[in-house]
Amino acid sequence: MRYLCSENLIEISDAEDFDPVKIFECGQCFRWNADSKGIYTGVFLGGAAKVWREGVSVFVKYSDNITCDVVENYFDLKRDYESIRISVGIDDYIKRAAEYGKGIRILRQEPWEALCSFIISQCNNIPRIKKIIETMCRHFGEPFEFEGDTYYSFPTAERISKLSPCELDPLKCGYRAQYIIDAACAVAAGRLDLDAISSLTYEEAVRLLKAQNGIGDKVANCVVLFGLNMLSAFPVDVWIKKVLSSQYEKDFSPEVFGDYAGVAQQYMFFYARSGEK
DNA sequence: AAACAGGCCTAAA
DNA sequence: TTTAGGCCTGTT
Repeated sequence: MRYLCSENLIEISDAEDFDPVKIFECGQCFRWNADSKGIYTGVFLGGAAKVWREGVSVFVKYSDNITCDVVENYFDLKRDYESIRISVGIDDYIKRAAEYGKGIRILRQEPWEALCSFIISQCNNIPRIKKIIETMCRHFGEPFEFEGDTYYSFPTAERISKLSPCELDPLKCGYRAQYIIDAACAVAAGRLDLDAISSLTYEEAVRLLKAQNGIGDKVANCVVLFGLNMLSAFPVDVWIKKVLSSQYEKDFSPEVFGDYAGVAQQYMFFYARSGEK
C-alpha cells in the first residue's frame, strides 16, 4: 500500500486495503463517526483525525497534537493485508468473508482505551457503548481543538482510578462501573501492566487479563487483538458463535487460521453482521 | 410489557 | 465442566 505523508495530511494512493467504512464499522472501535458526506472523524492517542475517500485514494487529515508517525502506527499502514487475506483463506466460507471484508484493518488502539471500552461493551449494543464512552471522555478527558471543534481525549487510567463509583453515575453504565474502576486501579497501580503484557505470548496475555475482575474470555481477546495488536487473538461473541455453529465443526480451533486468526475473525464478524451468506 | 443487547460472576449440579 | 440466573440501563 503506497502512502505519502505531508503536513497534517496522509494520502493513501491505492487504498484497496484501506476502506474507512469497513475499518470504522466493523466493530473494533467506538470513537469514529461519519457525517452526512461520509467523512469520518475520530479521536485516538490524544489527537483526532478526519478520514475520507476520493476515488481510489483515502485521505487522513490529523490534528496538530499528533504526528504522522502516530497516525501511521494507529492504522498499521505498513502491514500487508493482501498477504494476510491469502494466508487466512483456508476454506470457502472465510474466502467469501475476506473478499467481502477487503479493506478492513485492525487498528492499533491504546491498550487502556481498548480495555475500558470492551468492559463497557459487555451485554450492550454499539450505540449505547459509544454514548457511554463519549460521556466518559467529556467528563474526564482532556479537551483540545481540531478544525474548529472541541474533542476530548480518552481519560487515563490514573484519572479514572481516583473516582468513586457514584462519579460514574452520569455514564449510566450500570454494573460495569465497578469493573471500570477496578481495572483503572489495577492499571494505575501497575498491578495490570499492559505494556509488559504486550510483550508476552498471546496465551499469557489473555490469562493475566482474565485474572482481573470483570474481564472474561471475550473481553480479554478483544483487548489483546485491538489494544495489543496480537493478531492471533480470536474473540468469540454471539455473532462468531453463530458462524462457528453453522459453518464449522464442533471441535473448531482458531489456530487453523494461523497467526492472523484475529483478522479472519473480523472478516467473519463483519460478514455475518451484513446478513450475507 | 417483556425480551434483548458484541459478557461476567457466582452458585449449584 | 457445564448451566442458570442476576446484573444496570435503554430500546423495541
